[in-house]
Amino acid sequence: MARAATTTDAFNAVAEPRRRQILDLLAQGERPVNDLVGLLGLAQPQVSKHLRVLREVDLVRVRDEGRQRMYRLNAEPLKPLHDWLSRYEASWNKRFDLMDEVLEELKETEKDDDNDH
Amino acid sequence: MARAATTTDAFNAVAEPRRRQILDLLAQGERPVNDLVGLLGLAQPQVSKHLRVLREVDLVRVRDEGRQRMYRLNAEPLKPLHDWLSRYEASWNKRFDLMDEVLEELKETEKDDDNDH
DNA sequence: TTGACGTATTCCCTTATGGGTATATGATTG
DNA sequence: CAATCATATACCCATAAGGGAATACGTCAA
Repeated sequence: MARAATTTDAFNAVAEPRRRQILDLLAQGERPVNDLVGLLGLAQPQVSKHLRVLREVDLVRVRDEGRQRMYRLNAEPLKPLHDWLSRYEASWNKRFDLMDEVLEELKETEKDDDNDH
Repeated sequence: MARAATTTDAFNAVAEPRRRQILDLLAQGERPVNDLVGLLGLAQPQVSKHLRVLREVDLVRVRDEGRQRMYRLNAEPLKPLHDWLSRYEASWNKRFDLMDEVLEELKETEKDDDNDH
């Protein structure tokens, strides 16, 4: 098997920095494709392709407005990611880190004088 | 160019479900590779390969213990992801009321120095 | 209608994935 | 030393990525 498709889920879709940029821009409000093209400094086809991926995982929604297509953010699919990450939040808190170090030291000490079995 | 390497950053590393599982397991404590092999139901080489990726983005640390290698979690590289996602938290909490005002302001500011139309 | 504009799709190309399988490396025991 | 356990690496393969460039499609203006 190859790597999972970028359209598999929000995790994969958002792994691409350009797509994160797009979401960041759309967080400020609806925008047509050409706006994004200008702001991202990318060629139009690549932007459209990124938008397609985001659409497929429902991170953006489209609305036709004349010959333009207005894209807007739909952040809901990001919630699962946030939830998953929140479970690790304690790990990077200082109190936890302190404890971690203590445990590490204990382990090291143990290794030194516990060479019997 | 092809897709960014899985070892580029935590975003890419964590896009793979198996690697998320591994982190979840290691969150409960240090474990040798064979433990993970059993728990994941994966072949040993694939587990080692996933662990290599996680090591390269510093999401896990290793410690030699006899002929075993004890892997442990280092969640810190996940913090940036969590931070990025937190900016969107309001979106799925339906708490647009407060945020809307900020967004409107941003839009106005942008209109001034942006050369659209 | 024609033509310009805004956007999407297609094709080419290089690169790397992740699983499977075989084998190499390292440490421990006898 | 050899044999064995624990883990890492090397290969092969099918798949798809993301950028570049060309082109197709849909809408609006004249």
